[in-house]
Amino acid sequence: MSSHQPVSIDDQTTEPRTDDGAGYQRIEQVAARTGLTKRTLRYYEEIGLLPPPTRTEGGYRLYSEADVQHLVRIKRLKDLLGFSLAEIREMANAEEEREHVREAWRRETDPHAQLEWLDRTEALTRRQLRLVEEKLTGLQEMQTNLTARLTRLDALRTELRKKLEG
Amino acid sequence: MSSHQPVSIDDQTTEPRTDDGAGYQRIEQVAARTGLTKRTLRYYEEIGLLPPPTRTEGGYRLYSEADVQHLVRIKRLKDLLGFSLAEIREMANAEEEREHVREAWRRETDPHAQLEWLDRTEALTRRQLRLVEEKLTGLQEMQTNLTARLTRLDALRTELRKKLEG
DNA sequence: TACCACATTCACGTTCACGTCAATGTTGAC
DNA sequence: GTCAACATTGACGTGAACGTGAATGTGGTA
Repeated sequence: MSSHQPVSIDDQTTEPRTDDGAGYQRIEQVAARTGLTKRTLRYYEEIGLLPPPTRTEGGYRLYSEADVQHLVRIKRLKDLLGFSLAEIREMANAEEEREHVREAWRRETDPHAQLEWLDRTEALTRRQLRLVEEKLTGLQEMQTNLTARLTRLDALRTELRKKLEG
Repeated sequence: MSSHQPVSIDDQTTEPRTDDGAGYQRIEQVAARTGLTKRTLRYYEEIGLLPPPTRTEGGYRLYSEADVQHLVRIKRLKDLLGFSLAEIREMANAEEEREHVREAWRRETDPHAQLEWLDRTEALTRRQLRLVEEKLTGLQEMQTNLTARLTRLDALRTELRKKLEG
């Protein structure tokens, strides 16, 4: 599970509870920092959008900084780009699979399997990129429309001013 | 079912049309052309997102080409930009108010009221523009990330190829 | 005139993305 | 050890955006 984390929860010494020194945060903190609600955090975990964070002895969730970053990215995908949580999960899972496999990659013996994985990953990435670019062109068009409208409005305004003063 | 017309409203030949003589189309046609469902069309009308189209004697909805264009724009706002129908209604209402007032504009006697209207409209437009630009930067960042990923994948691929052949 | 595909209006059902209690347990300061 | 503050897990509720019948009416073609 927790492979290359710089912090281990299994420190040999008698652990003082609540290692805030380790950078772990409780749910309320994370909610405040991400702008999400506590319910939403649990929900995201429930639907497999966020990997289950570590817990205290008593079962309190302890979020790492990486978790928080993950959540920020999720929020951006949702708010800025209007992706559904299902879509985000697709992308995030792909991303995470990629991260996860990175180490295994070197140890992977079969180059055939490696190529296959490459193909799948690239195809997925291309699909995502296409989606993003579609949205981009749509947004750019909207942008030009809106700015054009602004200049028209400004023209009307100066015209009006002239009428008022002249 | 059998709709293969090249969608020309200027076609002046005596070709029989599936629409009413005046270019009006029934709901099924419009659904097909917009990619929305018939239910969705009625729903949009129901919540005031689409102005009620004209009807036949018997009560069948007859959509104009303008209605179709309106629907296409709605769909773009929803799919591409992830706006809620409420948000879209805001924008569309503003837009329509603008169009509607255009004629009244010239007849508008009070230049003070005109300025006021200008202010409101401009403020709204700026808000929309800001939203669009926020989304734009987010998407652009995503785009660079994805393309970078693609190049990395490609590098890995060639490396693998070398290993396989060499 | 008869037919049938397509239309209409209720009205209830569904999925997503959470909100909101309620009952209970945990933490940490005192 | 006590206690308030924060946490947990259900479980049900909610609003948005439609889906899905059911019962009924329309309209162009044969």
